[in-house]
Amino acid sequence: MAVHERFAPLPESAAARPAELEEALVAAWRAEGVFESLQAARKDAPRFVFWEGPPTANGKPGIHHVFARAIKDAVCRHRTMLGRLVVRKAGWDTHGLPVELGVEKELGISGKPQIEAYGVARFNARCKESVWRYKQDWEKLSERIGYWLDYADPYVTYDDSYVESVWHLLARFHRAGLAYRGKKVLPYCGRCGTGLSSHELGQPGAYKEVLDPSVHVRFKVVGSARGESLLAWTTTPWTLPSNIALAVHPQEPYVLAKIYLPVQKGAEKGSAGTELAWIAKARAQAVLGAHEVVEERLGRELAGLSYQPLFDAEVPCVDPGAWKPDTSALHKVWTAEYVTTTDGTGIVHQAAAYGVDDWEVARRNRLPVKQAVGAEGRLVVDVAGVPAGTFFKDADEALSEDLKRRGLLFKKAKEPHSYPHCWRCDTPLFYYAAPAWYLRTSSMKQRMIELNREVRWIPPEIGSGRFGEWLENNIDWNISRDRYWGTPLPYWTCDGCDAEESIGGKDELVLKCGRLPDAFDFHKPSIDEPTWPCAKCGGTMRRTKSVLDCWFDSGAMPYAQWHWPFGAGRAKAEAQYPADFIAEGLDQTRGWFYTLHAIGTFLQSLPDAGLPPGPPYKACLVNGLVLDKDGVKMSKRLGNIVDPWQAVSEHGADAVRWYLLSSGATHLPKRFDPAGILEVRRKHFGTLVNSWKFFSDYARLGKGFDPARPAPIHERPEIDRWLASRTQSTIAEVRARMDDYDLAGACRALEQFVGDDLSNWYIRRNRARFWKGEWTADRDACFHTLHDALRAAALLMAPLAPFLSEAIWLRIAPGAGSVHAQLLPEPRAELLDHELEGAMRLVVRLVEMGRALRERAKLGIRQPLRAIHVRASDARALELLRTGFAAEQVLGELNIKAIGSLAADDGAVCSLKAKANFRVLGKKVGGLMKSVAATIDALPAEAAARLRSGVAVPIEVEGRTIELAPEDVEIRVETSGAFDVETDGRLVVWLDADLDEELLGEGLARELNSRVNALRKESGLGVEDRIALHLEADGARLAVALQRHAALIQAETMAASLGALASAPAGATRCRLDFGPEGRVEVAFKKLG
RNA sequence: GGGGCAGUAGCCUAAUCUGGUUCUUGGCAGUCGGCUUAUAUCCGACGUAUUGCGGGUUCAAAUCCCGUCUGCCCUACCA
Repeated sequence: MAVHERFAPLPESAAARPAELEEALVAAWRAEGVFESLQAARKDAPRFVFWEGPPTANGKPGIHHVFARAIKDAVCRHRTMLGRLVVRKAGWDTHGLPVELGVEKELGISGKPQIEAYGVARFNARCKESVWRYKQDWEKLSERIGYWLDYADPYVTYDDSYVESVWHLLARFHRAGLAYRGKKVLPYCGRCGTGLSSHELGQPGAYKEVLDPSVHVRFKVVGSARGESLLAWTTTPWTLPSNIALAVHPQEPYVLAKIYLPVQKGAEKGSAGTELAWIAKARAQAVLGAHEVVEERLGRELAGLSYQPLFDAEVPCVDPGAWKPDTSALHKVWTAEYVTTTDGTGIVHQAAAYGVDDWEVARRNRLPVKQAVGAEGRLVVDVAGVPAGTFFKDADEALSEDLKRRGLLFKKAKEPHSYPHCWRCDTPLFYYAAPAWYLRTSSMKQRMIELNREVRWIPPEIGSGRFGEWLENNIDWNISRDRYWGTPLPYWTCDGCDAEESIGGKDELVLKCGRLPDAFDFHKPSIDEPTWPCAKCGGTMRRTKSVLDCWFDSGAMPYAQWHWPFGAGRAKAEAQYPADFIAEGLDQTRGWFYTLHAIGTFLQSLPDAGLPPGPPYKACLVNGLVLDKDGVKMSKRLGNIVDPWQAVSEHGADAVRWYLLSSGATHLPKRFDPAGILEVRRKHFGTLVNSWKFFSDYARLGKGFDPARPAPIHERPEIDRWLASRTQSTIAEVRARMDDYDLAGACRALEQFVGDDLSNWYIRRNRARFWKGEWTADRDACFHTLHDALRAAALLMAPLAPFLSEAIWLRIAPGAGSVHAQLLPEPRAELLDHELEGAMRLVVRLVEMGRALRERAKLGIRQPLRAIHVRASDARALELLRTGFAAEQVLGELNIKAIGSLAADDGAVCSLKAKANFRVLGKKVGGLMKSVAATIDALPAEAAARLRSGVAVPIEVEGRTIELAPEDVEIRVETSGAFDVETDGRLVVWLDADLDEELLGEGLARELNSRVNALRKESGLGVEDRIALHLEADGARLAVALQRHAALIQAETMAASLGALASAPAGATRCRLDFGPEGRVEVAFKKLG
């Protein structure tokens, strides 16, 4: 890596325009092949296996991709810095409907007929090409945000080798008996001749308000002496010829009511006689009006009743595939939980071919499936005088007429409701059972659930909740899509006898059909050409027309990315299996996370697959969606999309990454607020940049400093040993959090270390040591201490903020290579000092209280005070505060001359008060809690003191004596108000606020220093510039102060000389400072040299 | 329709699993003050919350239970 002068300053723009520094690093990393050589160096190291989920490159990357990539990058970099080889192979998801739709739009065509007319070969060629439209965007953005990925050798799901591996997997499923042909009920467009995905159904305008028939129909019960019928309701009369059953709710009450049969127009109601009909009790009033109930039964008691079909047409049955139909189950009443009584009659007509719920009822009860309307949306047989070929919507009227003539139509009306239409051609859709291939994943359900228990989910509730429940309700996986651009299913079927064969690779295909043409391609249409004679019947084996669900493609990546199990791919895949870690968005739970899990679980069961036991991935970190700053989902329509490029170029990738990783819980929806990034930049990165500036400025001046020769730790002052200890604790904490995938926790620990400890305490308190006087051991010590802290910060931050950490690292260890190639330091136990850290926490508390006291007393920090008094209720705290270190820190920070007194709290200054500890006492006294608490509240201070010293105290409550143990109460300290006291409950602090002339004078001198220094700065003087200072006081006390503290003033203002105003040279900066009631000081100074 | 997650000040957020008294934590933005020639931060003081709403369990509910409303996510789409 680029070699800088040791301790070189960061570029001026590092804080204001971080993008400049980052872009330079991106270029340097690329030019020097840092990632590649790091990977080469780790070649033989133990692996940490990471799998990259493939994005589709036919859309631009968004800010949520930056989020997921920041997570993945941070974890991978961390593991690399632990010495592991982390293979980071890029991948592209290239198949699927969204790609096809994009191309259709581009070509200005729509629907399958038009694609066929355009030519499938040309169409697929366009698809293949279109996938790479945004490849550059992805690669550039990834590089820019520091997401290291091997883009030179990505896996691409349309590659022949990838497809061949997928074929192998699909053939294994088939040969294991886990792939079968069935039907799937899906929304279908008769005109386009294709099923629509739910995604297409979600297109705007798909659902339209239409007026549909609403008919009540009577189904006559077979073998009823009383002439009963079942009253059913439907809005799709065209499905009635395909009726196979009626469904009732098992727990719902139904009534047998007397109804008047329909009459011809003009005839008197009831003249056609009456009949008995079943209807849900809850619907009887609404449907029948006034009626007479003959009998009442629960739904499940109706189950099994047989009825006469409405039409006698010979309606063809289709093979459902998923079950063997039982014809004796036909035309009976079955129960189904989904039946409601909010509308209709509570008796639902079942046409399995045209409804998903109906299909489910048929599957459970092994019903045959009748299908009177075919794929084109037209009747396939003559029904009741309606000729075959009639469009389904047009059959409604004619069929209703027929039923009316035969007296089976009880009621007819038109009802408005929303109905789906094809978003391309506006044709009303119908639900249709289309042929499909399934994987019998439900047979592996138990195994999948067991393996899922071994997955470390972050957060855990995704694994047990969303994902676990999805597995519990697992249904077979429909893997076929009636489209063009996808992995072709490697399943051939015989057009004569229905035999099936699966093909697990190119060689197998060649064996079957002889030589393949030179220009052969593993996609449609050329893949549909090879055929061969059926071994059983001599018919022709042809490939199933469909292509594969592209989710299978992505779930196959652990194997297919290496061309497993062919050739060298076998070993490569085994070396990268299982994954130690994957991470994607929550929306992948039922997508990639599931498909990986399902395919992996299946392969486990194959003895010859050679894969180790256990789940395919061991840890899965899930991130939530990224919303806009108001919590609204980002969408083009609302125009609230955050452009990742804009955010990154404005704030820098480090700040964007840090913001995304550190704010809120990873898995919850995240609001993306630019103000938050700005805060991260200012507080964290700004502070770090400034800390480096401070260190580098002085380290380059301090010629005596050599980081290779550290000052022995025990010879350094306590404040240094404290920061050294904090450095080590931070190393330990950040490592532990990163190991545990708690990226936000690691960020927090680093923010605290850099912002609070390193910068705002250590540097601030020790500034003078860095520049004052000769090169001494003490001066050497502070450089080493700060150097080591900054070095650790750079290393620890590297996985999270790869740029700034690199920039600092290259200046702290020139020639050592990239920070990302380093090993993370181990915490050094010999530098840890818990006592010192504890003492410092107490110091901080005391200082805070001291400042509060000063505030109230209106005593600015520049006014020295005589003494501070401390009482501590905890012996351990007292001991820590007695160290010279603690005293020195408190006094220095608060500008106080001495510790006036430091003693155990005797309750004399503040009164002790006991408060009930509800958590403990509640269990003991239960219902008496309220009175017990009141009694404790009223306890005298003397009793509280006894309790605090560990003695039990009996109390009387409602006639009962209760022995109060020390752990039953909390002792608090309350201020009495005699003089101003501050307490946090454990420490009591007050100030000696008496000021004498001496203190007042010093205060004035310090005030003057501050004002003069402000003037120096205003007039553009540098820190090291020396001045000639001339002063004249107007005010007695001021005059004395100037005289007495002349040396201090000279030292603090870098004044080489101090003289009277009268002797000020020409051209000196002059100013009159107002000290209120104390008077004024005339100042003149001039830069020397 | 089914399943899940969430609702705490003007805004964000902790505490919710495992109930406790912590007059609800921290931050942002606001006002006032302090420290500091590292100008990036930092420190102190000052509001505003019947913890979405309504019930219940309990000595005790932000927390557990029931209902309800709102938002989001996933999934399905109804005779």
